[in-house]
Amino acid sequence: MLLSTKGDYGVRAMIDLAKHEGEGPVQRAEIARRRRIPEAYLDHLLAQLRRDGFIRSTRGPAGGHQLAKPVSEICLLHLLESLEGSLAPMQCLENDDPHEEAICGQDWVWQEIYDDMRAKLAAVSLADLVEHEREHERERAAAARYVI
Amino acid sequence: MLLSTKGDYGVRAMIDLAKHEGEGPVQRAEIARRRRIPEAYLDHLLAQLRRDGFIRSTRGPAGGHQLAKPVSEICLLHLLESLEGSLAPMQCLENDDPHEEAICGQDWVWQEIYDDMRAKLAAVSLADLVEHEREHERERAAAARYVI
DNA sequence: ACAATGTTGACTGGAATGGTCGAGAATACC
DNA sequence: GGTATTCTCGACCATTCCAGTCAACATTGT
Repeated sequence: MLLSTKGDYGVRAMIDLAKHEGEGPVQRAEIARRRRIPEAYLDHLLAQLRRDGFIRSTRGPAGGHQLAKPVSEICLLHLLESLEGSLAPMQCLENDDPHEEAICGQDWVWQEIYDDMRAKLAAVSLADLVEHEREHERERAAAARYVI
Repeated sequence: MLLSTKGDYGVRAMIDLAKHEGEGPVQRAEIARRRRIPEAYLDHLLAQLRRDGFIRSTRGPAGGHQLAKPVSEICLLHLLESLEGSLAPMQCLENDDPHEEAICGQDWVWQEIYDDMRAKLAAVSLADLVEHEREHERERAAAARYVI
């Protein structure tokens, strides 16, 4: 499993914030409820996203969290790298490892896969994720009407 | 990290067997030494590869392990799925999960990445891995001669 | 018989995962 | 100023997984 719950939950939370943009700060409790995330755990993810400048948080009554950048300027790659650390699929691609000579044998295959993956993730913005979710909702709504 | 040491070591071992095909059974100790794998740990990986029909093992003096299929008929995808279990990059792509509606939000992106990844891994055979390694060795040899 | 080799399952230490909890800080509102 | 509300931060914890060891046993060549 390349993605832990951090990447999953964290992105869910960002989608939630994106969907409620312009409605003022969104509270931790709301996000947690709507996206089925343990509230206390969500804290850590929001903290990480704040540190990396994706959201702004305000305390006090009616406080909460908001996006700190336009949705189209936030890509899935940066989000996940913030939440998960590295997305490298195998150890020897992790950093600028001196990479011991010729022992691994499959690194070149995974390097290609890794590059492709990062390219795809970089091409998907938060706006795309929200749009995809809205479309999905419309489809479900249409299907429900058809059944009735 | 998608690949653990199992996938890494296991594939190294298979490359080693492929390189010494036709020379009779290759012993655990040899593989372990050449590929820098803890000998006792290698046991488990060989056991898994045997269970899935990739290798045959013979006991007794001069025993060891050999490939059970032609190198061109063994692809990296099957090897890694044998060694690692599933290569699904995130939980909700794991099996035929009922897949709760619209909570995840990024699954469609990862489904594409997963499909691409599997296609690439399926296209690489053990023969390709060996060939790549041999080529790498020739390059190093040439570089060394140039330095001298 | 015995030595060389593979086979298997139990066991283990350490790290990562996926949280929980509590004390504290900022802020709106009365 | 007091209080309720909300975020903030770090400590803590249970469970699982990883990576590996080890011992007992099975098989086979000489």
